[in-house]
Amino acid sequence: MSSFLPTEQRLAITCRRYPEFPREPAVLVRLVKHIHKRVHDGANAMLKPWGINHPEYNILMMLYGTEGYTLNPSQLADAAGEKSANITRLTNELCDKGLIERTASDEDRRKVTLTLTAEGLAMIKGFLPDVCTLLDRQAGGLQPREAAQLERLLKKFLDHLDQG
Amino acid sequence: MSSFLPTEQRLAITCRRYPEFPREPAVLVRLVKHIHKRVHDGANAMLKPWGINHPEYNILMMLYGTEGYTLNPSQLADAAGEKSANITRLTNELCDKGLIERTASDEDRRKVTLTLTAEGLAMIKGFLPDVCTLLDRQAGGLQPREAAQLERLLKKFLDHLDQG
DNA sequence: AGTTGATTGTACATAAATGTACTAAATGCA
DNA sequence: TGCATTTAGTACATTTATGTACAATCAACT
Repeated sequence: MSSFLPTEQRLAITCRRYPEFPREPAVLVRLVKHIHKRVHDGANAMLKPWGINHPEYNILMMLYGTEGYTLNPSQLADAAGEKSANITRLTNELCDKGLIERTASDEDRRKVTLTLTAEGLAMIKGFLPDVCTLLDRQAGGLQPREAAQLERLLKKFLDHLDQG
Repeated sequence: MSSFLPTEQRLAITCRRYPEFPREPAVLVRLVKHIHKRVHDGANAMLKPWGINHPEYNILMMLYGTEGYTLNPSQLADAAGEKSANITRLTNELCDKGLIERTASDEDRRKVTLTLTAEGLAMIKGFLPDVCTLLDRQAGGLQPREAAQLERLLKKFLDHLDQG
């Protein structure tokens, strides 16, 4: 039995009570919400032994995925989908843990450079096997063709959200 | 230009540095995250004039989508995807605003019944047109066939997350 | 009846996220 | 140059979410 059934039944009642209610968009939005929650919780549980949480993991991985392991706070905010005020707090914590380093930029003295430290890189290499296992398991229900199709449709969805 | 491109480039670099990294699952997870964020923010902006936020909206709509406009806190937590401690706080606020009502259950005196009030129902009827417009706009980039396919794939994704 | 174990909901402390206001520095232009 | 405007980043207050511990109730069994 799917965990989504109750939600779907409630949507059916909603549509009966308010016939203009657009069922399909509502279903998609709620599915995204449910999936996001499970993925987020699963990631947090997996990362707990490493002493970091999902947002912190995202920041580390954004730096790992960048040439030179370096980004500004504003780039990070954009990349990790966090508000800039949030980045300050998160990067402070990561600095305290010695995983990233904060230095002033030379070219533009308003800017700050955040760089992965050797310890940060070591931690990433430590948890990456677990991350790979988790990701493979999370998306394991989909055939390669289905996954590719899902990627295409989600991108189309997102593109339209960006415009509108 | 898609807002997802930088993320995709970072994933490419990550895969180069750590070849076992499962690109496709990671792309899917990050797409879900991005979409969720935009949907959530959009909903909050739309609801602001009504004096409620997205989680509160979800709770109201769960009740609206139930026969008798009534649920227990635990059912609500499950339905709205919130932790039960969170439900207490949210429903307290909604009670204070007079949108829902909290009464003790007769059959099981541990339980509490949360019911939509007339004012709550009136507010829902007030914002539903805006909600419909927003939902239609958010999912407007997809053809009906694409939306149905996306629904199918997301459900498969979620089902597998529930099992594993 | 009495005891045990599970469930329901809440209070309280803690953590995480956001909004707002502000400083410092860069940019554009008269 | 001098001044307004824009941008980057952070500090602080507020809002929102989570974890933990607890009291009340129920259900099952002796």
